[in-house]
Parts: sequence; structure tokens; C-alpha cells
Amino acid sequence: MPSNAPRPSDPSRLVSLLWEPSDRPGRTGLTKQAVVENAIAIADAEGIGALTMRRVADRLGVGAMTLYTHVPGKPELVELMIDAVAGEAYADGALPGEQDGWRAGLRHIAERNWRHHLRHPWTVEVVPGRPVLGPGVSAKYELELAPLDGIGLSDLEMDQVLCGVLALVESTARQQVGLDRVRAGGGDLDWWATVSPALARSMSGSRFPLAERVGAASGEAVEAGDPHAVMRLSLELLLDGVAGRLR
Amino acid sequence: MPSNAPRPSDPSRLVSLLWEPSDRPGRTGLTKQAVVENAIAIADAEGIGALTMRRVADRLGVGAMTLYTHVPGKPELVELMIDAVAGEAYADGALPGEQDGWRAGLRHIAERNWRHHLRHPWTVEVVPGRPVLGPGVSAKYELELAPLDGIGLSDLEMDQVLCGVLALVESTARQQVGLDRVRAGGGDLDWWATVSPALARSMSGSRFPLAERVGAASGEAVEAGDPHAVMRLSLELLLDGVAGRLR
DNA sequence: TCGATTGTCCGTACAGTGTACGGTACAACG
DNA sequence: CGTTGTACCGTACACTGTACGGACAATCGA
Repeated sequence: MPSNAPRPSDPSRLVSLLWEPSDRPGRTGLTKQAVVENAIAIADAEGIGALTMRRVADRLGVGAMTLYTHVPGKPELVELMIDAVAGEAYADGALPGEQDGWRAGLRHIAERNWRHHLRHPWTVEVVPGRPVLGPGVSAKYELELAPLDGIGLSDLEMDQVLCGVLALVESTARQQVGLDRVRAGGGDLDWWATVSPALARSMSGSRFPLAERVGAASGEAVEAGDPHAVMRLSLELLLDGVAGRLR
Repeated sequence: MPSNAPRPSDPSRLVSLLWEPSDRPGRTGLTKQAVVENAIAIADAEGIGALTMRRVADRLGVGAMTLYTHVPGKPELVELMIDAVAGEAYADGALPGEQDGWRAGLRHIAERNWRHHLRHPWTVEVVPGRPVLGPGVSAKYELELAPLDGIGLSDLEMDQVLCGVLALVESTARQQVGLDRVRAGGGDLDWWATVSPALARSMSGSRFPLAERVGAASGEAVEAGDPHAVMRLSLELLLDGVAGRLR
């Protein structure tokens, strides 16, 4: 992005872009929706780094610059993508508010968000800015607040507990995505086998007794433990904490 | 990154790179350490997106390709950067293991990591792959395990609780960094003022009663709440949960 | 003291990026 | 049948990471 003075990116324009469903197909039948869907397909398969205006255009059989009549620019395209996939999270009808109690509701939220991040790994790659105030994100927020409503939390606490759970899931999913990526990238199934001798040679002298003992317990040797297990344990601890405050 | 087949990136080479302090200055006095330090300075000030091999080289007064005799490539440079800053986290001597009890220890860890991420915002921008097994990261891990040792947790639980706390901090810090970024970027102090009318117009019809009520409570209107507050509350809840398991 | 070798330095080149600009061509309207 | 608006897009620009090969300095063996 060589533009030294980046485009201003009008926020209210983005809001109408997010909510406007009326997207008349142009001469070639191209719609904003099609642009967003194809961008999501690329990012899902190869990560946000592979998402390129030219590649989206190629998939759609149009010139690169044509995209700019449907979408203001790449950052806005990414926000549209975020809102679009947010709408899918509870599309199958198993809503958080319908679970058996607030604990089950929050567990459901955590698992759904985990799946969501793994299905769309680029969602943990983009650094969030302002919240994306589109229909998908709004509906998701509404559904996820439901299990927390009326159990004795203030409105502020409801928001903060939900945010805490989502933060936990996002960060652990991020690690999982990174791990999947390096594993898929090269034949480093033997990563530890190749690293271990060099590490032992280098570390001789400096000693990390706790790190070695605990690292060994966590997964095979020093390799990072399962992020999903971390997420589930931390979630249960957090839920225990919530239960304590309700009593 | 136009190389369709990315460099293999030998992991054991990286390990020796991480641990080797012997970095003979070349003809121009350039060292690996200097490369890493200047890269950190750029990324600290302008984010990982502004970190460019040419910019690092310019700061050092050498040609771009010269960097490649000290560092295998950009990904490896980033890993070196991560290990280098990890070493600073407890450089002032206030160690987690010296705090008054495991709760205070974990709180100290959380606050130090929060500060760490805000000081080096790019640490929440890079997607982690394999753990960076350098001296800085290893020492940090060792220090952070200390308050959890001997309080009744298994080795695996120690690792998972620590990871959970760090995950919470990372994700909330990420949000804070994003918020800081957009606030610094443009004069959108009036972001909500400009977005609000367009949003009200767009949302007419679809109704999100919970989202509106709770969103209003969380910060000014629908704006996202304070990430640091989310982190602290969630941390306390998580610590309550840990306390429950110990009893 | 003199090659030979080794490792540091770097100019050039290539394939790729987001998007500003200006032009073309088609659909709808008067 | 103009005229107009807008969808489309070719070209250009400044920028990226790094492969390649050459130039220079220092060190070593004889």
C-alpha cells in the first residue's frame, strides 16, 4: 500500500454499504455481494495475505479496477467480509439463548466462535479497528447476549463477560490457526526432532528448570499444548467465576 | 511476497540464530543485533505494515540486500524481534514469582503483558506459528510459571492456566491497539456522531433490543467498551475459578 | 610477500501489490 | 436519435521481498 496519505474511508458510507441489500447487477451481472463472497472464498482457502484485488477480479472474470465501482477499497471489503461471515455463525438455528441455562449458552457461544474462526482463519488475522456495525455482527451480538440476560448481571457486566469469553476464544483460535498453517506449510512433522538437538546445544549453560519440566508435560516435549484444551479449561474457570458472583 | 514457493526456513538455523550472541561486526560495523533493534524501532512506531527491509537498511545506512547476510529473511527477522522484546518484559526486576501469592503473581503477569503489547503493538499483529524458542521467550516463560508452582496444580494445568491468562491479555490488548490506531489515524473523535444517523436510518425495521440496551451501557452509546476493563474483570473471574479448584 | 579463499556488501531485476487517473462503451431517458 | 450517467477497465506509479551475480576487504596457507 504505497499511498503515503491513505484514503479517508468515510464511516457513514461504510454503514450504508453494510446495510444496503439493494445491489443492482451491472452490465456484467457483477454485484457487491459477489465481490464479497469471492473475496471470502480466497481468504478462507489461503489466508488474508493471498487476498488480492486482482485475484478477486480474476475469479469474477472482470478487470481489477472494476471492483472499485462496487466497493470503495480493500479495507472496506474486509469489513464487509467480516459482517458477512458473522451472519453465518448461528445460521443453523441452534441459538445461544435456547441452550439449557447461561453456562450452556456461553459454552455454546465459545464452541461456535471457535468453529467460526477455524472456518474463516483470516478473522483472527485482521486487527480490529472500530466495531463493524453491520447486520451480521449486530445480529450475532444480539443472539450472544441472550443467555446472559436476566441472570443477575448489570448491562455493563453482560457485555464485559461476553467480550471476555470471545477474547479467550479468539486468542486460542489464533494459535490454532497459526499451528495449522505451519503444519500445512512444510513437512515439519519432525519439527521438534530437528529443533531439539540444536536447542539442547544452544541452551547448555542457561537453565530453565520450570520451563523444561512444565513444557515437557504440555504436549509432546516442549511443543505448545493444544489451544482448544486451553480454551475449554479457561472458559470453565471463567464460568466458575461468574457463578460465584451471581450467588 | 511474489515468491510462489517460499523459502524453506530451516528451524534449527533459526535456533542457533536466536541463541548465538557472537555476532561479529562486518566491514561496516553492522551486526544482527543492530538489524533487529532497528526493525523493532520501526515496528513500534508505525506497525508491522511499515516494517520493510529497505527501511531497516536505510536506518542503518546500508543497502537493502546487506541485511540478508545477517538475517535469513523477513519472517526470521520477525521471530528474532519477538524473542528480543520478550526479554524486556521483566527487565526491571519485579518478578512474578516475588509477588505476594499466586493471585498477585498472575495479576502482575497480566499487567506486564498488557504493557508489553501496548509498547510493541506489532506483537499482536503477527499470527504465531511454532513457539519461538529463543532465550528471551524461554526466560519469560520460566518467570511466569513461578507463581503457579507448588500451589496444587499439575504441570499441565500450570501451563494451561498461564496460557489462558496470556490469551485473555493478548486478545484484549489487540482490541486496544486497533482502537488506538484508528483514533490516531484520522480525526474520528466524532466517529459515533457521524455513524449514528446513518446507522439509525439503516437499522430501521430490523430490531436488536438487547444489543441496543447493552451496547448503550457499554461505553458511550454503542461504542465498544474499554478492553482493559474487560481484561481485568475476566482475569478476576478466571482467578476465582482457579481458587475454586485449589480448595 | 603473494595468491587463494572466504565472507561482507550491494546494484539490478523480477513478479507482484493497491489504487489514481482517464478513457471507452453500453443502458436508459428525453 | 442524441445525451447523459455509470459500469467497466488499461495503464501507470510507487512500493514490496528477495534471487542473482559482481565487487571489495580481510584472513590464511605457502
